[in-house]
Amino acid sequence: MHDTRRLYQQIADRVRILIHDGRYAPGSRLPAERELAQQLGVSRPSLREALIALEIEGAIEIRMGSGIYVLSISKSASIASPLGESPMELMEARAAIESTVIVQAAGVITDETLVLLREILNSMRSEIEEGRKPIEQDRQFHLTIAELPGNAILARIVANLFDERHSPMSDRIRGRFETRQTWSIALAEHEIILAALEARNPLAAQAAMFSHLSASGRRWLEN
Amino acid sequence: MHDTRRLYQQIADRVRILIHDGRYAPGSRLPAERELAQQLGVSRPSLREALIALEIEGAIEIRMGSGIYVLSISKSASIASPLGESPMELMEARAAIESTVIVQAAGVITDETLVLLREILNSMRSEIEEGRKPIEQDRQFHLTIAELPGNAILARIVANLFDERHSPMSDRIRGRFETRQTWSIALAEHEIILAALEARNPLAAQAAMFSHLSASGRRWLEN
DNA sequence: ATGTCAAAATTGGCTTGACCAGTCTTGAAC
DNA sequence: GTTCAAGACTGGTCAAGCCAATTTTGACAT
Repeated sequence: MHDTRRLYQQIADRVRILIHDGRYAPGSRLPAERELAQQLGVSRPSLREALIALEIEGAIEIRMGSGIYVLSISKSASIASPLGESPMELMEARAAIESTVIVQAAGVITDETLVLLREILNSMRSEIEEGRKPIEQDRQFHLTIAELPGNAILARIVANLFDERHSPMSDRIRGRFETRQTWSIALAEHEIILAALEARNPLAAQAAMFSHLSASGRRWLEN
Repeated sequence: MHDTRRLYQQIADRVRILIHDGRYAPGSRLPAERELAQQLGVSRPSLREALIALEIEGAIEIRMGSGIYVLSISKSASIASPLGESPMELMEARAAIESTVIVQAAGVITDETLVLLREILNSMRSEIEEGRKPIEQDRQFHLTIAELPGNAILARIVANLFDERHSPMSDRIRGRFETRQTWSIALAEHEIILAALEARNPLAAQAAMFSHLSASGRRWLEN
């Protein structure tokens, strides 16, 4: 299943990752529009749309005739990982924030969104059965819930924390963490969360989300 | 003197005016891209860039194959914010995160830290009485609490969100928000939070923190 | 060697025109 | 009147080109 979002959003995500991976540090200049567009395999107008989104977010600054510059971390509230921030802390932070967000989400969730979440989990199961890592489905599940309260800042923080886990640095730490079995367990935990949302039970959803992320952190460390 | 800002920003302003004037009520459809571009005397790509900005702001919704629709006032009422993230959202995010963090903080706080927080509030009172803005004391109070659970990531998020409130863009929105009176009220709310921590009462602390940041958001908007 | 500054290269800003891909409308067939 | 497929919308994307601002280059004077 390919990404159905608009192209500029997908491009913005990819550029965010370029920045966030440290390939382009704060203050540094991104490749020229023409070059970056070719590098990403998209047209210049589409790239420009993505750059405007990033500019509005405060992630970059566009200077006419000069170039595209990466702004400081604080503005983009990015999650570059200075020393002292362990994987366990990352999952604790996610547990704290997402279990709070889901309480609000449970109160406003619509039937359509429940169907969407169900589809995401079905897609996740297919990926696992075919031996692939359902990272994108995992991300969509958590982000869809995080967007429900209608707070773009909270949604952005949840997305950033999720992406941090799959950054190259974390990948090195993680090693062979993501086995087929651990993904199956994670899927089951997602099912519990969804069941709580379907029951419109905020406290059960909160508990399920907290439990899932805590357990996910332990699996990460024990491997 | 002609406007030197980027074209997409000027176009976004003009479309906002079209919406705001009531020419296109919430829920109604804007003219098609091609037509609107001609009507405004600009190219379609430039108009599209403006529409993306408005979409991020939450002023419009773009539905492929269908049209461009004006969203409800509530979202677009938070105008002028160059970010898609409004001040209210910022304070909501802080309320959600900090009220969660303080629950853990209340469980591990030491007498030394309580004394430190008391000193910070005393310093805050002095600043207010001398007509200065106790922003640094405010920051220390919130950050000291956020650091208690021992999670560097959560502490950094709290710091980033605090700093974002005093960014240039927020300053423009804030206007005359920070009067001596509003700071006195904020100080009183801090006292309530500290009292709950001194009583080692996590739920009271949580409620006090949530109440403080919610009220702070309202004061921000109402001025 | 060094500083100056204008030409050239580079970069973002914007337009035109075209075609693709969803969505909606219309009207003929039943 | 109902159905449903063809056509007419609408947004999505791409290609190529020219303009305007900035930066770099290098010839020239010192």
